[in-house]
Amino acid sequence: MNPVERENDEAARAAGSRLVQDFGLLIKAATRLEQRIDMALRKECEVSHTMFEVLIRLCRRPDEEISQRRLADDLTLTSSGITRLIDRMEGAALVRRGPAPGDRRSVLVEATDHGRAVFLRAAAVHARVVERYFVAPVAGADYARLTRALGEIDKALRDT
Amino acid sequence: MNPVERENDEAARAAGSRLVQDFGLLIKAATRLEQRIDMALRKECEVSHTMFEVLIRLCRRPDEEISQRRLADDLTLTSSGITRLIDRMEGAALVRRGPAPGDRRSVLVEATDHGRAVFLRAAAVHARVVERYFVAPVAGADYARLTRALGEIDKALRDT
DNA sequence: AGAGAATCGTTGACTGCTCAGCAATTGATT
DNA sequence: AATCAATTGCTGAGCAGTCAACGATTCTCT
Repeated sequence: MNPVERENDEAARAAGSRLVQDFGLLIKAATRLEQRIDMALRKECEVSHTMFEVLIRLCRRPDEEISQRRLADDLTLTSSGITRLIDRMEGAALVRRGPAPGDRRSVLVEATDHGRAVFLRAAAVHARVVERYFVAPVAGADYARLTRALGEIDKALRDT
Repeated sequence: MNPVERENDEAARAAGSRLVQDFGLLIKAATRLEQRIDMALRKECEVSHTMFEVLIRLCRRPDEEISQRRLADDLTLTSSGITRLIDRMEGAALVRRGPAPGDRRSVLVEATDHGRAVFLRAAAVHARVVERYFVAPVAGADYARLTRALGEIDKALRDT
């Protein structure tokens, strides 16, 4: 076997490895799942999945003050990404910007009444899709382990 | 409680629900993981994660004929997305386009020697990151269950 | 108190994708 | 065999994000 044949062989082995397959599965499943949710939300509620994630945080505790910085960190977006996202959401009257008492650099974001109403409808759609493609396919006993494993992964990623 | 207060309350409950949290975790973990891999690959090998996914498929069985269509389906991209991705990869000499014997609409893609060499280096980086943030955080017994669960989710998504 | 470093949000230029529409080729129906 | 439908890849326009640079504000240190 000449050098390039050996390299091809090595490459084929690497490409077929267990780890590569498994990891690909995680990414693919998550991507497809998100596309599914996104399509459903856009079609039925005229919000993107990203906007929905913002609304979750704004509706969870209506009294809590949430800055753009906080949202950016939560959604793993850059600050400029958040600026533009909130621009669009403000344009759609889902959300309102306001000054942060005690720090004039910061901008606070809160849901409008309309935003909360949309969120409520969107949450129903979300629940339906998640139930069908995330909860149902996983056997009951495995569900708890799955979320625990994901929590561990997330923790490892945050810690470093 | 007036109607808008009740709505706020309902929204808060929906936003804090178990399902919403769990699902958010899946998406977030997958997103962060992919960003991690992508950064490492770009920095150390000058390929994006998406390009790496293409190379996996081209190197797995070097004799197998792989069309752009096939790649698009595999990576859940549109045909135009693949066109542009392969454009860039061809520009970087990672990949070569060729005619498909037996169907003149179709375009076959194959890895160049350089593409395979890059893939080999990239696979090492990939393995390192995956090991650290995907395998290690999940207790041994749970790993098998995790990938099985992901397989089920992926299956449910493909079937409909 | 004042200077320098750090943080927050915004903007311009870019990237990597999607969507809609296209031409070329192939498949199906009659 | 002729037509109509479906598939394949490509292109222009648009969208949602990034990165780099900036001004405004706040924090830190002496």
